[in-house]
Amino acid sequence: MADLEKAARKAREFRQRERQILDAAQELFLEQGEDRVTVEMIAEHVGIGKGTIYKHFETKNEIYLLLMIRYEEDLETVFSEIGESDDKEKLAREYFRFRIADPGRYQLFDRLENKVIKDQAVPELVEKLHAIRASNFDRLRHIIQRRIEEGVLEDVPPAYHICSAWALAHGAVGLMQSPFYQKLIEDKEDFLDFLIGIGIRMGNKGQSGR
Amino acid sequence: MADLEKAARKAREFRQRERQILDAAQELFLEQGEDRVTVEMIAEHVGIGKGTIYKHFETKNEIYLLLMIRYEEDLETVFSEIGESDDKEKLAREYFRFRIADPGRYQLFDRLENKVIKDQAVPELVEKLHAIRASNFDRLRHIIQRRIEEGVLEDVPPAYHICSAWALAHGAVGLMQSPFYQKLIEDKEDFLDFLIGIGIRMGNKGQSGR
Amino acid sequence: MADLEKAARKAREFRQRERQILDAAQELFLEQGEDRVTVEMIAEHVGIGKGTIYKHFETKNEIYLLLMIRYEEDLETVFSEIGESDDKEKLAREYFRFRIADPGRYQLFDRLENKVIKDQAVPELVEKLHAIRASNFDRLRHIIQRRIEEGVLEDVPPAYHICSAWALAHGAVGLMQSPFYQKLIEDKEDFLDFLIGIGIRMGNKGQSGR
Amino acid sequence: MADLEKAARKAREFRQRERQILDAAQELFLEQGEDRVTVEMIAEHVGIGKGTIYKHFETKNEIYLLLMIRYEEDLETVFSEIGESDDKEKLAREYFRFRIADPGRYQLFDRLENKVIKDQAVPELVEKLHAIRASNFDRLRHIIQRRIEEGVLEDVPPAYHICSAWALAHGAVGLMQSPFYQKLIEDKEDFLDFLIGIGIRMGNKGQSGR
DNA sequence: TATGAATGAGGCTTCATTCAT
DNA sequence: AATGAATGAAGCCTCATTCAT
Repeated sequence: MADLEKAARKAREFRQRERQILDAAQELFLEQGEDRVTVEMIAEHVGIGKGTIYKHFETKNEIYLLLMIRYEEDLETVFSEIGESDDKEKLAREYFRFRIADPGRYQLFDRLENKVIKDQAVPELVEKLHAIRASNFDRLRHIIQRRIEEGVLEDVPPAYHICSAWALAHGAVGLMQSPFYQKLIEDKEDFLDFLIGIGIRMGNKGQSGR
Repeated sequence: MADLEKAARKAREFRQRERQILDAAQELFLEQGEDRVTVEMIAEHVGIGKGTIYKHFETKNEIYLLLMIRYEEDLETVFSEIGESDDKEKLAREYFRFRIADPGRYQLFDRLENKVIKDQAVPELVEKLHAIRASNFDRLRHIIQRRIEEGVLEDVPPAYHICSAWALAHGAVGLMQSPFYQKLIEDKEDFLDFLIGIGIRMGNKGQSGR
Repeated sequence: MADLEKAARKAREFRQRERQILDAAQELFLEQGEDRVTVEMIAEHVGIGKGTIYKHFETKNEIYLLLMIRYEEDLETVFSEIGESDDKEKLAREYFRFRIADPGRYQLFDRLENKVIKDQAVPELVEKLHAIRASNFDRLRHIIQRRIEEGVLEDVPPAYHICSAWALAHGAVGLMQSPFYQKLIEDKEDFLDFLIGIGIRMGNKGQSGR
Repeated sequence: MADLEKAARKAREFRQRERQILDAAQELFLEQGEDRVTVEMIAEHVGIGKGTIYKHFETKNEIYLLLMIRYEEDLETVFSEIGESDDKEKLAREYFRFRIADPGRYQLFDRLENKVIKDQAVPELVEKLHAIRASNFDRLRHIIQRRIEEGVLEDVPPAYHICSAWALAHGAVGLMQSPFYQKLIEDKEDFLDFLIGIGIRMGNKGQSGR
């Protein structure tokens, strides 16, 4: 029936507009910082009215969270593409690549998470975000666990390996975004290779003197 | 003459009041986040009028910057206490300790720096901050350079070593502050040992396969 | 012909939908207050689209007025059921009963009338409302007039008797709705008896010292 | 000392400005209805900036409540001026006079109370309002109790007498404010006499057939 | 006729900064 | 120098109403 078709199209368009809004929001947040971007600016950037945004999202905080969840889901995709069969080195490499690929985006979401948690805003979505992250984490833990059993990695709780990698990636991003530290490094690619090298080896057996 | 004395006392009191304001501001920023702290709250916390704050500082941004500079100077003290004679291990250890000691403070200033740079606020003070940091950096570079020449550290640009350490410390702080990752680690002290171990060894010669 | 039938059915359904909307609106207004109830909420409660409501009513104010008219017509029914033959006591009793039976509803419409008059909204309907009320009033006046001539009621303009009763009923409703005054009365039924007693006697001959 | 004087003057001016704001607010609320009056309009009417209002009151709701409390305190004054020595007739008369004197004001606060209670706004002030009212009520109860003991008033709980008077006054105000009912009464003063007459006698012994 | 996405005026509130005393 | 009342720009959000399908 034509009605069904029409309804389906409407629903599709609705979801597409949602994406448009989120895209515009992310773009502006990255460009100008979330505090300088008003809901009205997002609307203008999409070419819609301010009120329309509130048909899709309850609050500005919800927009923050939906963007954060999108990012976390992108990371999920990265992990699922690697699969359990792959070696730890590739995993680490891909992980760093993903984090560092768009450091502004990474830092935006890091900032937003702190803000959103401080505001205790939209707790359901925060929970959802953490659920995705927990699932990602679990997948990683299994892989790490296996490498430990194979004697490749040092035998500490798997979380240690994961958290170290997280920390190094987090730090690398901070570096990429810091105008001060950027000036100090001439060949960015070379340095990142150096850093990723550390990241890949850092928990390997035999590296530690413990 | 009594007048001179009086003037000196006044000047001293003025500087002391300045410190009081900065202390109060930092305390409140740490507690509640800089966005939730108004200039009025700072004044109340010191027990002075709001207008008085503007006798000492031109804008709220200036307060941010002065606090950041204080932090950077504290780090300077750490480095100068170690001195050039000391070994790299102690240096790395102290550096990590300083950064991780008060992760909230570290992150506050990291956040403020991004904000202040985005606002292009008080450029003279931003410059001063970066000057101190550059001097700290230089001191480090000399130490690192010597270790490279001694064959202890891998022969890459010294900035690589410094930036890696910065990144790991930065990441460690992010970890400490993230409620999500905190839940994953049971023995925090043990993990930090593990991480600092990585930090100390990370650029040592023979570790890399390059 | 089938077409005629169909048209008739359609018309019937249309009128029924109108009633559904009004019922839903009244229910929600009573529950939550008219300011907290949006047109969208009414539509949802009926299970139709928001736009459909605007096929039936031009504005939210029109809904207000139609509900008010319905209430006034209900009162008309009460009066017409009593008829002119009945005694004044029963009339007063029934009148009070009607007003007090659903104090929330009474107050809702009282509030709405003030609002709608202040807005000078839908003047035709306001006029209609007042026409019904005038007709009710007229009927009452005849009854009262007769009682005055019979020497039962004090010989003042009939409007005095009617307005006094209106005032007491209005006040009784205010009392019923006031959380403060409600706490002061333990046996609500007993008090209402007391009050209705006053209402019934209040204009009787021989009560006044005038 | 001049400083003390100055401080006292400042404080006085501050309180005066507070009164100015409340006066302006009440005037506008009465003229246009509280919903059509914005905080900005109040500020303009006083000749100050919008923000200044928020130096004196936390929210618009607080303004509502402060006005209500003022009204309740005015009533308190009426009662305290009558004193316990006076007869019930004068008390009732003064009470009605106060209520009816400015029916718009009375109704405004009646409306505001419902609104404020529905919003559960500024509960401390609601409590304060109710405390004043309770104290007023208590004073009345003592007077009424004595009249009952003297055999002047019918022996029902004192609250019955008070609430009846409240209801009649409330109703009288409703009448005064209703354009519909106003048209029905030619000689307003005469009618009010009639109504007050009812109010004064209404609980007297021997009036009831109970 | 029914729909619901889109609109945008308008309200409340916050707070860094100014300035007269 | 110290004060704190005053300011007003700016932001978030609501919702009655419109209109294209």
